[in-house]
Amino acid sequence: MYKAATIKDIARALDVSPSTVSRALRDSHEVGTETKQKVLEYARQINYHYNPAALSLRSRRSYSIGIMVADVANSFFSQTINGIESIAYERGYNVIITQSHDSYEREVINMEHLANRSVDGLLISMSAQTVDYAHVTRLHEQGLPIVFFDRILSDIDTFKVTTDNFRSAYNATEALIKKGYRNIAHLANAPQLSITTERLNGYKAALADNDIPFNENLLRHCYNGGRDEQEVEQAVNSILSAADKPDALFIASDRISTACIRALNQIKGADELAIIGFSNSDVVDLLSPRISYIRQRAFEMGQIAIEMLIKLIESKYPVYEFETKLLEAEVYWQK
Amino acid sequence: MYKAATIKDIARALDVSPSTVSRALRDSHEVGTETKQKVLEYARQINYHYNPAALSLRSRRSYSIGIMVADVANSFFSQTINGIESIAYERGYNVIITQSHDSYEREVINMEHLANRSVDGLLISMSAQTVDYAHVTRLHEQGLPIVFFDRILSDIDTFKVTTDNFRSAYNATEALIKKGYRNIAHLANAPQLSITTERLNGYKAALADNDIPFNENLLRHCYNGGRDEQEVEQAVNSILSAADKPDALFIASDRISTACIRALNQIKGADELAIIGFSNSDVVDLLSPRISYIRQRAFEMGQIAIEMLIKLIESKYPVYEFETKLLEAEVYWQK
DNA sequence: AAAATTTACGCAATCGTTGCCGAAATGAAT
DNA sequence: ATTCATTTCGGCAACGATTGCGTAAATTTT
Repeated sequence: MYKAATIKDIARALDVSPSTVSRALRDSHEVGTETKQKVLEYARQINYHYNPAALSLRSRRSYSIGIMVADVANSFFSQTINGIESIAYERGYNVIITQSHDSYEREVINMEHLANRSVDGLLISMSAQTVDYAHVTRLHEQGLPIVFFDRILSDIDTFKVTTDNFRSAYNATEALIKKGYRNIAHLANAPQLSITTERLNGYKAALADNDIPFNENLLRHCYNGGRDEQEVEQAVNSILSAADKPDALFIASDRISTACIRALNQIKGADELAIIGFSNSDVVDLLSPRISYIRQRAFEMGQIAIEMLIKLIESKYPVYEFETKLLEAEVYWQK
Repeated sequence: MYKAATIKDIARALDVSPSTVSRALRDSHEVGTETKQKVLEYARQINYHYNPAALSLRSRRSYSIGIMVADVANSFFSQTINGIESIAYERGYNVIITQSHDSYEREVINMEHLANRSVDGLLISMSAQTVDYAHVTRLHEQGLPIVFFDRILSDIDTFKVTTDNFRSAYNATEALIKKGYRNIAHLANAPQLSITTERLNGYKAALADNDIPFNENLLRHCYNGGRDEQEVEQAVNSILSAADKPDALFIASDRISTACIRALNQIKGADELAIIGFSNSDVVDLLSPRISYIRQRAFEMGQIAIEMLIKLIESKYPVYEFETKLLEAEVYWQK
């Protein structure tokens, strides 16, 4: 079996002490220029790499961070992950990705797992099912650095980054109104998610500002975040067969959008329905029926989140001033 | 800052030696039943978890494995990852995911990174760009356990699992022939990939068995695996404007399929074209124009791959007998 | 009852790295 | 020439867990 070179190997070969080698490798001023050169040269030559386990044991740092998303298969999340990795690797951090699949149990288990694996910090987007935050609160109170992105938790005081969901929903709804639609239905996500409330409020505000009364019959929540296709199908059916049939539809998430489209394919006479939905899918423009979509700046959100987390982790003193950053989303109209 | 409980803490509290605690936790027969109970009870009580860094340093094992895929955003890969994780976590392994984005440079960098981070083994699906395998060979020769899945490397002797690409391509092509199509074009992936050759050969074999001569003009390679949409668009255009215009199209990958569909949306009069493509996308049935698709057993492939890897890692003696497992794919016809 | 064996535990070394303390050696200041 | 500061380096100990070896005491065997 292969055995990696260690500091001791270098020390022996160059007849200096391990301490000196260590210092030379970290470019300490406490070692002579000549010695430093010698060490660096030899280390390069034998392809030395530090042992992360030893470093981690010694420094009580793992140089790895944990990510908790609903699903890597979701385009929005895979794009955020790309953003996170782009920064993390260059800053020397390792990334461990876990998926909740929107299940509360898996979220709890995975977070425990990550914390026990001693990550230096956590990047979290909450699961759709979660209503009890105790597991997050506990880790937060133990001092584990946590940053929320996308689906945030307002109760916990830390850095957060998410889309300006209120404004995005407001803009999308208002644009529909300006185009002449009046009966605008809203397919919302699970009610406990921050993004759900924000988007719903934006929708309501746009209606109100344009003197359209909010109609409870035109609102449906998808409690499983679109995972349960039957649920979405039922919602779509019931909303379309309502007395005041909608002429437009505003959908709150990627997954619900596709589930909705699938449902609409079974229904005839829904062609004149204007649809706009949140989506970061890279094939959304190829779906039929065609829908307009709101695209979040997912990659950037990931980058901002990881930078916030690294700031927290590497801060010498406890941080008490936190920021919640909102990103603008872009709307793409079809047809 | 939070400080986790250690074996020493338990030893002190219970007035036994750390050795005894360690042995009790590992359920060694060398410690008395009573003591063992006491230790287990107390450990549970103070929520003891072993320190992975210490364990890793001591045992020269990291209990983490690295995954190398082109893209987590790709449905096929995200499904494989789900399969991998389902087994890995339950066997006590951590999973580190890296993406090559089909770039050779990133593949090399990421593999180095993983190896240096001292993973216990690697699960690899090759990047489309890679023609030089030296980086893989080197790690393999150093004794790092490696398992290939999907895009395998025949030159390296180890466990492999992939779809029966030859048979899948053969079946798809033959079905098209049976449906009456004669001019079947093939949009192939990057030529250096194992899956490309296998699928191409299956396509050719089906043609030959049905007395249809292979027509070079109906074959196009996408050297960037569909990443470069322009390249795919050009391929589609040139293939459709050929003298012997195809009546059917067999597409070799997910990404190329969607890029092709996007290209076809710009072209009129391609409606009568029968299309079948490899795809594990969960919205492929909603795309327009509608295509038939070959779905690989991605989740299962991930499970098999990780099990092979764990077998390699945990084997007490060097393994010299390797297996290459082929999975059947399923075809879904549209319309 | 003496000898042999088993049981149950402690000691100390080890994995690779680094912080801390101190010791030479050199140079500068008096 | 003596004192003092600085530079450059080595040695020790520790991070947390495991394990081979040693050894009392308890138990069994003869």
